[in-house]
Amino acid sequence: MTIHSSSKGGATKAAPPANDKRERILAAAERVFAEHGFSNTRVAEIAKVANVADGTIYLYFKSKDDLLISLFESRMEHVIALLTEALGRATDAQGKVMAFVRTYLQLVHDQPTVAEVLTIELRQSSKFMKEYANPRFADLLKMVAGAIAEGQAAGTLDATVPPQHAARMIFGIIDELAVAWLLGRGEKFDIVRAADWVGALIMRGLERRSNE
Amino acid sequence: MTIHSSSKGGATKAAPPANDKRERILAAAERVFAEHGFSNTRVAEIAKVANVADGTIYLYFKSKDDLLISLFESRMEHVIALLTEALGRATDAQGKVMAFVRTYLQLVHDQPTVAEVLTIELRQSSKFMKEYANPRFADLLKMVAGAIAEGQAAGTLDATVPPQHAARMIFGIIDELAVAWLLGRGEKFDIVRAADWVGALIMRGLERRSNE
Amino acid sequence: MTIHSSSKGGATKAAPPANDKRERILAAAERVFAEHGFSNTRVAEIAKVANVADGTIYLYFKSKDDLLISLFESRMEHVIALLTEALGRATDAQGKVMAFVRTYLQLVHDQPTVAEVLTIELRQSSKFMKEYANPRFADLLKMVAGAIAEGQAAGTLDATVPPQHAARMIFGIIDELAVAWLLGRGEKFDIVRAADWVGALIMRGLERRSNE
Amino acid sequence: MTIHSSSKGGATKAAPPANDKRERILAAAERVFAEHGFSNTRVAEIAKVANVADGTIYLYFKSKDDLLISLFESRMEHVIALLTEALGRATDAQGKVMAFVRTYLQLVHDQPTVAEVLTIELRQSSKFMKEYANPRFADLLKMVAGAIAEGQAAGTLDATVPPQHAARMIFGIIDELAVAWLLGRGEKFDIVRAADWVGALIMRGLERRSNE
DNA sequence: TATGAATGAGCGTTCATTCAT
DNA sequence: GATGAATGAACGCTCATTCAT
Repeated sequence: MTIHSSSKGGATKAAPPANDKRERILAAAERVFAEHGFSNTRVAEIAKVANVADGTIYLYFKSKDDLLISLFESRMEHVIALLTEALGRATDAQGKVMAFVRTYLQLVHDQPTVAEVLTIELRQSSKFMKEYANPRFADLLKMVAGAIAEGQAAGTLDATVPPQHAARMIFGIIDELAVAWLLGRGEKFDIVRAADWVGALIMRGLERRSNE
Repeated sequence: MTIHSSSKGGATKAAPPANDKRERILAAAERVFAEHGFSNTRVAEIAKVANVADGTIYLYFKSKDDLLISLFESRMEHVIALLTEALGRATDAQGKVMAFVRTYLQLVHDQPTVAEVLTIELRQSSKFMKEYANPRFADLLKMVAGAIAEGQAAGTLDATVPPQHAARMIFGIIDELAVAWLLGRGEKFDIVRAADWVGALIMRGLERRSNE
Repeated sequence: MTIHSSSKGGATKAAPPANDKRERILAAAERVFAEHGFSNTRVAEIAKVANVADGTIYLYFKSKDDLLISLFESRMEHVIALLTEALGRATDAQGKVMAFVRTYLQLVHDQPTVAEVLTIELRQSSKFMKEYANPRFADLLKMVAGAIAEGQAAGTLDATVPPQHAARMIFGIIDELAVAWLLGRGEKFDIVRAADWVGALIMRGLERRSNE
Repeated sequence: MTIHSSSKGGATKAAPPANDKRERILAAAERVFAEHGFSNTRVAEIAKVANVADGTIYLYFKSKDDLLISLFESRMEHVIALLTEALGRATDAQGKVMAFVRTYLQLVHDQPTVAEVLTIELRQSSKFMKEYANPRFADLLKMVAGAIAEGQAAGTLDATVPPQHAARMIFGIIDELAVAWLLGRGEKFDIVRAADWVGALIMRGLERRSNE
């Protein structure tokens, strides 16, 4: 399975659509932020990569910060859509949690630049992290927490850990795996298969069962 | 239990504190980085807080980046010492893993500025993240991985997940909890007690056992 | 008495107002320059106020500077016409000088935006002040200087001061009054009546006559 | 008579005093503003002329605007001191007014760059003109208005024109003469002798006395 | 003619780092 | 060692002007 960047579906092959420039700038920003990090990125370089004049960026975005936030919005929207869809296909709580894990890791694998921006570079704008990003990340967490709460209510999942904190911990796991994989440039391990490790850890735990 | 900042402990009095300035600068940097973040911190402000001239900082550190790295080294040394000691007191593998988790979270609780710098602000220096930090974090991971490997060898821990990856995942959990707690300014939950959640999750798993 | 903006009076009707746009742009420029000053005015804002596209302005004017100069020309033409007419109605030299003063101050009163542009904002374009404006202002001065020279020749005016310098000084007086009145938003004094002060000052002088 | 720039009187010939740089920057700003006007002057050029790094300017002045205002303050202080002294030496109201006129015009003659900045370039910063300059210019006007009021009270000066407006008109005269002289690069007439014209105009008036 | 999206040169300001004292 | 005034490269953003449609 592979997750495609898609978007803009079957556009009429004709003229470059209205938001051609805007999307080109976002794509350039994604690439350059991923490579150099937010604060080491010059607006001028994004413009160059997007094949656009410096000033043009300011026709579509209010500031460099706004560009970062817009990029986040744009990519996150896609991520959330994918995850929502994946959870929707699962039938029980456990399946939903694992669907989240698998889809997320698959996405990191398929779109490493997006992942790099979302998991690493965005954190370089503290303003962003502290004032803006949380609500969006919160949405992700709620998806997982919701599934866990469901499972706990249905009695299929252990209720020791409050759902939202369990979700947070699970997110910590996959985020850490993503960072490790990205910083290791994908050479250290197979992040898609890592989903199985996550499954083993969070579902059955590390402790050995005598009767297993 | 509380972890003390200690260090400097029973220094032989008199001793001309040659490193007085150096430590003052590190302490100032810790405080200011934690408050404003790395890239929003001006070297001049660190100097002011340290009660030292701007230029003096460059007598002890090669650059702003070097100051960050030195701060990391200094604080990490302490963290590693504490963790090593804690693991030493544990008798079995499971105990060691939990000792790591508990001690780490306790440390976040007791020294939030240190934790903030180590878990959040350091990541704003991509140079740091990508080129430097890993080896040190790797030491932390090895401590946990070692304990897990031990347990797996002894047959007390499940061997599904390779030790180093299990360690990484566990670190992800506590790191995420730390970030959440720090960004929530400690008001959202009790991070010391969160160790129990971690224990429940990683030892027994989320899945409910019929015979439990 | 009131001076009307008029101009362009009974244009042959029908005539496709080719210069509709041009005049709209000039009017917009007058208004915006008067409000924000020349260098704080964006061409884009003039376009907006004129209800015209940015680029359209460049179909009628070579540059922002040219727009300013054209505005000056256009308004000055009107001012000169009014003053010429007023001087024409006067019979003697003294009457002409006073007609100039009264008409000028009345004009400031009736068309403050025009006055603001002519007396204040134009001075923000040094290129304008130094390279262009003089010839036009010179025309104004010549009107007054001519009347004074006449009076001196006729023996009704004192010949101590060379006509062109006397004219300059008189212009300085009314210009200063105009500036003061405009910056004070017309609330400080009655600029129309100020003509009497000017009359008193330049005709009889400050010094008290024993037999007056 | 000549007015000297003086200041800093008999400084010990030793080391360049503390405010060496600040004064050098002000002098450079005076020169460059006079030559190109405020908004056409680049901060970098002032720095170059002052033989100072760009950033140094910001050690002494908060912004380019602040530099302009500081320059105004600095030069105006001197101007006011000179005028105050001159008025002090006069014995009667008429003498004071004429002392003001003569000293002011002499100053324009002796320090044309200062005059150019004060009378022409400062007006290019509308913020300056509208929000700041008035109070200072008001001080100048008050000096003259005070003298006139005195004379009116003593019965030696005609009381037709309210003192503050008479002062304004007189200021308009000398300001206009200054501008004309400066823009004409001093080649058109002798501005020092122009004081006599002013005297003739404002004291005795233009009108011819039969018994003169 | 008219449009307005696009351009890109230009500039004020910041701040890590240096160095004369 | 210690100082802090001085440096100057670097960069985000603006806005007059152009030009494809």
